[in-house]
Amino acid sequence: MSLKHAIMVLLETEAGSGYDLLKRFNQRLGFFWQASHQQIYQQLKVMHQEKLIDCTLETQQGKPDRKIYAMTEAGHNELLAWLHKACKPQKINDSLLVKLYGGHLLNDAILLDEIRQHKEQHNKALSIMLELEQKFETLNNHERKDLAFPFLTLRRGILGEQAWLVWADEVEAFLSSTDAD
Amino acid sequence: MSLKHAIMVLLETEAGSGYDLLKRFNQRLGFFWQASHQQIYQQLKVMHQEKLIDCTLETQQGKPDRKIYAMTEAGHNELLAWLHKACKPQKINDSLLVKLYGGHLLNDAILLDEIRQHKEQHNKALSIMLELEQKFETLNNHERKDLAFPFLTLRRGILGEQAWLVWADEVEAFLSSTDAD
DNA sequence: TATTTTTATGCAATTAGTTGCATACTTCTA
DNA sequence: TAGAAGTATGCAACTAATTGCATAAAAATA
Repeated sequence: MSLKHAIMVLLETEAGSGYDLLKRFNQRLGFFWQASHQQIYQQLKVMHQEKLIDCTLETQQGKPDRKIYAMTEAGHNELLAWLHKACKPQKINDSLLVKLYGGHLLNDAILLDEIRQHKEQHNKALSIMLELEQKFETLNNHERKDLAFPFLTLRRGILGEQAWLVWADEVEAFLSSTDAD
Repeated sequence: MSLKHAIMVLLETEAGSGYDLLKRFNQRLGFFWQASHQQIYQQLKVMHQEKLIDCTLETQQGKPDRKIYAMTEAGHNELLAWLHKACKPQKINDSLLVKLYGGHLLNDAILLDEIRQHKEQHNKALSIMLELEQKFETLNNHERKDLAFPFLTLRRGILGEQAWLVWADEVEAFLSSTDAD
C-alpha cells in the first residue's frame, strides 16, 4: 500500500500530527493522491503499531492533546525499501468513461451537462496548479533545486489536466453536433 | 460502486458468462477500467442476489457448466438511474508520483530506470490504442455512428497516454541533466 | 507425448477505503 | 452574541479490492 509511504515521505522532512499531515497531504500531494482524514488517522495508528513511526503527546492548554508523529529508523528503512522497489502501473477506473461508453443509453443533453460540470472542476484544479507553477518560476536557483521533484509532480498534474480538457472539448463538440439522440 | 455498472453496460448489449465479461471488460473498458476475474465473479454473484441480473446454467459436454448472466428489468432501471446521477470526480492515487515527490531520497539512476520501464508500458498501451483508432477510421459511416461513444473513450485513452509520455520526457530530461545526486 | 496456455469457476482471508457518526474547543463573521 | 467555519481526533460498520489458493478440462505447442 502506498498511502503509508506517501505519509512517510511527508514525515521524512518534518514530524507532525494527523491533522498536520492531512493538510500537507492536500496541499502537496493533493493533485495526485487523495485521502480522507479517517484514512490518515487510521493509517497513522497502524504505522505506529508497526513501529514505523514514533508518537509523542503534546499537551495543550484548553485544546485537546495533539499526537505528534515522527519517523523511526525502521520507518526510514521501510520507506527506502519501498522507494527502491518498482511500483505497479496505476489503475484508472474512471466512472465518467464507463458512463460515456454507455452514452447511447442516455440523452446527449444530460451527458453534455455532466461533462461541463466536470470541466469546471478540472479547470479550477488546473488554474490552481498554474498559479503554483508561476510561483515556482519566480524562485531563485537554490529554491528551485530544492523543489525540483515536487515541481515535476506538479507538471504531471498540469499536463494531465490540460489533456483532459482537450479531450473534453472533443466530447463536447461531438455531443453538440448531433441533434438526434 | 461503478464496477457493477460497468458490467451492466456490457451486459446491456449482450448476455454472457463471467469469463465472457472478463474478456469483454479487458478488450473494451480495459484502458480506463481494470478489474480482476475475482472481482467480476464476486460482483456477478452479488448482482444476481440483488436481482439485477438473471442467471441460466448452460450445461456443456465435458466442460464445466457456464453461468450465463443477462440483465433484468430491475437491472436495466438501476443502470439508467446510475447513468442519470452525476458521478464524482475520479481519484488518481498514483504511487509513481509519490515516489517522484520523494525523489531526493533516491538515486537519480534508479528513478530514471523506473520511469523508463513505465514509459515502455505506456508506449505499448498507446500503440494498441492507436491501432484501434486507425481501424475505426476505416469503418463506414453507419458503423462509426454505432461506435461513437466507445470511440470517445478510446480518444481519452490516447490523449491521456500521450500527455503521460510528454511528461515522462520532461522527467527523463531532468534526471539525465543532473549528474550530481 | 509432455508441457504450457487458455477456458472456466470459485472460496477464504486480508487489506484498503468509505460513510456516518461523535466529541470539543477556537476563531471568525454576521 | 449567536452561529458558522476551522482545528483536532477517533470509533464502528460497511463496501470494495487484493492475494492466495483450488479445481478441472480443452487446445495448442514443443
